[in-house]
Amino acid sequence: MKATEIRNKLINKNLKVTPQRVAILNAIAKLKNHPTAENIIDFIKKNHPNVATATVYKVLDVLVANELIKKVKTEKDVMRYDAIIENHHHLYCSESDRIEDYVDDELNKMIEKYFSKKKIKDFQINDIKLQIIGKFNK
Amino acid sequence: MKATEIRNKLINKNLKVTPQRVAILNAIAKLKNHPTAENIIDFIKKNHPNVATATVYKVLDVLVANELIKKVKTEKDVMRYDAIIENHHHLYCSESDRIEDYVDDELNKMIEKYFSKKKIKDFQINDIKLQIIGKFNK
DNA sequence: TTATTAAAAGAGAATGATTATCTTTATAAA
DNA sequence: TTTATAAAGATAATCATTCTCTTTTAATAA
Repeated sequence: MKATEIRNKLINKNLKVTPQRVAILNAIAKLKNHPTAENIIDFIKKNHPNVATATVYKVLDVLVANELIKKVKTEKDVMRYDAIIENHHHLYCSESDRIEDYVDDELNKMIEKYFSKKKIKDFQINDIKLQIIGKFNK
Repeated sequence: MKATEIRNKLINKNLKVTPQRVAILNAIAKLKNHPTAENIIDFIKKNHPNVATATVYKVLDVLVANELIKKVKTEKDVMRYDAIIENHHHLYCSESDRIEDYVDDELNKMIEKYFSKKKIKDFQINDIKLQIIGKFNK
């Protein structure tokens, strides 16, 4: 992801462009497998040794609040972050910590169609995410 | 849930039947809305004031490991527990902490059928859970 | 370009959920 | 009833995350 692209993302959300925010957005884009805050902190500190841990958490919160990244729910007790904002699902490995994105428009359409007919009592749906649990072959 | 029913669940898993385990399984069954460990601890301590906090965590781990209950993660960073083990999905409220189970066999069949035809590359599916995010009307 | 100001970052302590450790107790089987 | 072993109790430790307070910086306008 280009620096200007990242800058524009921040500007579009009326967020101040700071080196820390740019570095963190960059880190999340580079780090695969939905990094934890710790992964991001480690990565950042390689090139920016004097970035405070609390800053990373604060920036992550801001980015989530502004929908530039997402928090991912897992069974484990640490939060993980996802660079991709477009609608997608997750593949979870039951044997490792690996998480991958899964994009499937046909599936989305099928589910959307299903719930356009079948309403859930007393509940309005905004979004549906699939947690697909299984095993990677490689 | 009857005491003998709970006892049998434990015995079937080759787990020792202890008053603490019975009480905790009972608590999770009684407490609605997917209690946190703290909710369970509070509930337990009303009737069993001398149960240690660590014991509750240990028992919860054992129950999860033996698939008598499930761990659920939310946007917040505390784990929550679910008494129901049969296949179901979750309704998350985007405005509150409310979580409800959603059981829908027709949906399960549709998804199963879909993925029996459409394979995910390099991935074997074991289970699929839907996170249905939205708002409760009441 | 510089001054201004609100927002952001830095630093490190505090918090709080969860885990670990070690001792005591209780369950299940002989 | 005894015994072996797993579980519970008690409390300290851990560690991810948040808080507080101070300093710095980005964005705006003179």
